Amino acid sequence: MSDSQKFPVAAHALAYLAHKHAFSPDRAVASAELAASMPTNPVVVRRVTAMLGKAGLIGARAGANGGAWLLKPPEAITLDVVLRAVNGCAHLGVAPPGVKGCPVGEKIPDAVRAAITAADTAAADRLAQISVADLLASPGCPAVA
Amino acid sequence: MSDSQKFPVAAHALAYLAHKHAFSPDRAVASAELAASMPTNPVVVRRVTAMLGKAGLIGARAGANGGAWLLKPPEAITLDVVLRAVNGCAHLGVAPPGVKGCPVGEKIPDAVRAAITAADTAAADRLAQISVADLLASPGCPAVA
DNA sequence: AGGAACTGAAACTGTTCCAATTACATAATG
DNA sequence: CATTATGTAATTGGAACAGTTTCAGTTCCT
Repeated sequence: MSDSQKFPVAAHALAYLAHKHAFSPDRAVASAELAASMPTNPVVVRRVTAMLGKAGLIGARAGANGGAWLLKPPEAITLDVVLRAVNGCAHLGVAPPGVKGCPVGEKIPDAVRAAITAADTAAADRLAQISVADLLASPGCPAVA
Repeated sequence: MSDSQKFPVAAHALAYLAHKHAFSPDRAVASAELAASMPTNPVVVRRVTAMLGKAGLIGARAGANGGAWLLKPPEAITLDVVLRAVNGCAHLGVAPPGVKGCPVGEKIPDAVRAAITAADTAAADRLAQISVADLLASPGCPAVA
């Protein structure tokens, strides 16, 4: 992990569903339509929506007139939850294990790891202040400015 | 970019130099010694130290008894500067370009990009509160806790 | 002067990760 | 029952990266 596009795709898909008012199965949006608005491949979208579904953010139904819809109001879906749903994180790399026996080589990696975790947490905290509804309210939205 | 180990390697190297009190050319530490404490390859270390050198954080001298040393006190080197020096960033992915002509497909990517940038900035701000000196002062250091 | 130690840079290799594609089983609609 | 769509698996091609090797240039020591 992780130069992945999962998070942007997930955020875009959720915002698109919100814009289409897909709040119930009868307003489901097919993965092909979501993919067309990125643009990307329908299978890529389904890989992401499957994860969002497991996280309880969206529902999906197979078959004719099927597709995905939101299970929560857009204001209630914050982007840190989306990031965790797709297993993403603000990856700055993984601290090397260090050398056993060397007091410096052992303790520094722990400190570096802690610093990376702190940065990761700060990014998640910032994303927690932004909801899917905010993404639609651009431009000039104070929450994403 | 960027599942890179550059940032952890850079942070480890700087902390190691600080621990060795390598503050002048006559106390230079060879890339082989730095690499041995990670552990990793000397060339990998040199690729990173070259970037740190261009950023003005360290000096390096070739030849016998050569190596790298710090140009600034450890307390004056914050980790956000280190991250920028190695061209790293808290990458959450790149927002897809969107589809022209579709008002939704065009505006959502901008909003997603803005959200990613906000998270990136928050991570950098957090790293700015941690110095190389803090990495050595572990454990229980409030700046990295 | 000559040898040893070291950086810096380039080229190459093997691995890993990812987007995209293809294919197929399953499920729901009409 | 045909159509539409999800979900999953396998495969392909490309990009990024760590590690290695090699070489030229630099500096120290004897």
